[in-house]
Amino acid sequence: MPDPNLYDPDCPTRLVLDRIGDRWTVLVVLLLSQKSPMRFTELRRHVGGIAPKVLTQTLRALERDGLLRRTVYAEVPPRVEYELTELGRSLRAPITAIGRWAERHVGEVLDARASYDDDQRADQVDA
Amino acid sequence: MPDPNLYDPDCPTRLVLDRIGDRWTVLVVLLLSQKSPMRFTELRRHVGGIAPKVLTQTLRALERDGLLRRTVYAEVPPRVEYELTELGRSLRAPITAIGRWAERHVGEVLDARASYDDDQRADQVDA
DNA sequence: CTGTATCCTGTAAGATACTG
DNA sequence: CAGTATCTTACAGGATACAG
Repeated sequence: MPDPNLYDPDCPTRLVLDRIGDRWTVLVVLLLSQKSPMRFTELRRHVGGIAPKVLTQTLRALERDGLLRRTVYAEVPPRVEYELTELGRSLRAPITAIGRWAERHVGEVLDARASYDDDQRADQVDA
Repeated sequence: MPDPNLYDPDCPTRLVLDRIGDRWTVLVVLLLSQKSPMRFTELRRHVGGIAPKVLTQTLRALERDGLLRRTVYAEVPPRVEYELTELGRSLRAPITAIGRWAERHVGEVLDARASYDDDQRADQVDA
């Protein structure tokens, strides 16, 4: 394999970033790295406001990428459990780091936004 | 401020995740944490395949969130430099961690995808 | 050089109803 | 319970031309 180069649009590392870049993947991985295994409805309840179709898509994509293991128990009613694989758990550290950054710095970001938007409004008036 | 809760759709931390979640932000932050300041065209050249409009959007969003400082020099031809702020640099560690994870584990992910897709095909034939 | 201004399109995501 | 099946829509993102 050639040197991975995130900045090359054709480099597969980009596929990884694109995956992480969807709205739900990070949240699901965070959840499963805190509690595992979890069931479909359980995940759905914890991840606020996700449609079942979308949750399925997210889980399937994670499974396809080898980050997640899906286990179906032949019972009635059906029971399906999701848990991170070894590979998925290796994502835990970097992703929780992002999560913690978000929690610690939301305030600053919101302040920055507010003052940026204020300046914008001021410029509008000037012009 | 109430406890930040990433899983609450209305929690502002989600705004942060959404920002990180676009296609280019992570790449731009990575670039600027390696070399700074950088100019518009320079960024454009390094980030493979980004349209100028989109690069502008990305940079503006980062600026609005206080992660990026944009400096315009009154010269002809115009020169504009971009660099991370303190806040932006604090994102460096978590984001480079993601980048490194991608580089280190692309192989495994691609393998997982291939075998998953193979199984899918096999199931198709079975049915 | 550093961007706007337009126009256009694909697709992620949402809502909802339904099934084994 | 754990999902599919459908339908719909917004909007991020792309291509291209042009402007100060």
